[in-house]
Amino acid sequence: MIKAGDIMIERQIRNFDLKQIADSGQCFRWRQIVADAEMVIYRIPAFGTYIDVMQQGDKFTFACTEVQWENIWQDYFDMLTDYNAIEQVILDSDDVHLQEAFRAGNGVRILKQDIWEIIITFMISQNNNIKRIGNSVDALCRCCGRKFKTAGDFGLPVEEMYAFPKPGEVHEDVFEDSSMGFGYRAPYLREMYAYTAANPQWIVELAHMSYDQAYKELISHKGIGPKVANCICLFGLHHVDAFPIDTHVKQLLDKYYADGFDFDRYAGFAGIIQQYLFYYELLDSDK
DNA sequence: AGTCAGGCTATTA
DNA sequence: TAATAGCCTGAC
Repeated sequence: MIKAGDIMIERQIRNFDLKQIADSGQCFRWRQIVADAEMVIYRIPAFGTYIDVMQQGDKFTFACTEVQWENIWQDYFDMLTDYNAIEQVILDSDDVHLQEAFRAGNGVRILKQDIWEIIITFMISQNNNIKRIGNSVDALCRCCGRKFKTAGDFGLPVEEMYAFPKPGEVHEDVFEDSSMGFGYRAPYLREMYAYTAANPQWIVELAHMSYDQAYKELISHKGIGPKVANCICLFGLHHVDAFPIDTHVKQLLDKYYADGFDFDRYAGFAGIIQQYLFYYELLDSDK
């Protein structure tokens, strides 16, 4: 399947699983394009481009060059965070439910996604379901995103893809188009696109702020409340101490941590713990 | 058919 | 400050 001469990065990686990350609710554009008993390939759009990744157990093949790996993708997949150390904290704790969640979803990681895409995507996510969020994000990209073609990695057929639309790339009337499925969020999105097109530096400044500063800045914008701001901090700014509490996390905290959740024990990386719990809760609710 | 979704804004008291 | 009505709409 892999053609001789293709440029690939091969790695053996613990605590990393493509399907688990795809199902962990932090990314809405990953697509499984091949799957059989022993391997999967995901097509992953990000930063106006994409990467194809093949997984066989704990062996991964990334369809990119060494330079691309070091400059873009190893950071995107959060390879520089020590998940083995987090695993050790979980195993050493007396939190049986968390240990169960980790056993089921130890391959979940907090991606370092593009901040702009995360801001818009999680504004769309409020009071919304995962299916509808994906539909809206796809519609937005297809409508306004720059079109490009895949390179035929792994011998796969070439196809067209769409980048996530940057500020200035979306026309006003898109926010009047009900086929986008934005619903009542459309005015919030329009305002965010207009503001950022006029003030692009605010995103740069946001990226340099502390968690507390960034949180306060984010909730000052219409359409961003506490939960969405925490998601943006966690998934877009990699403030891994951010702990978004949505309806599912609220339910699981009530169910399994009625006496209170020990945030202090996980200070500095509570958001990663939240993600294990969230993933496991959604896995459970599917059955 | 009704409920709910990875909540937020605006309005009340 | 705290509580809550109302909101687009598709998926189940």
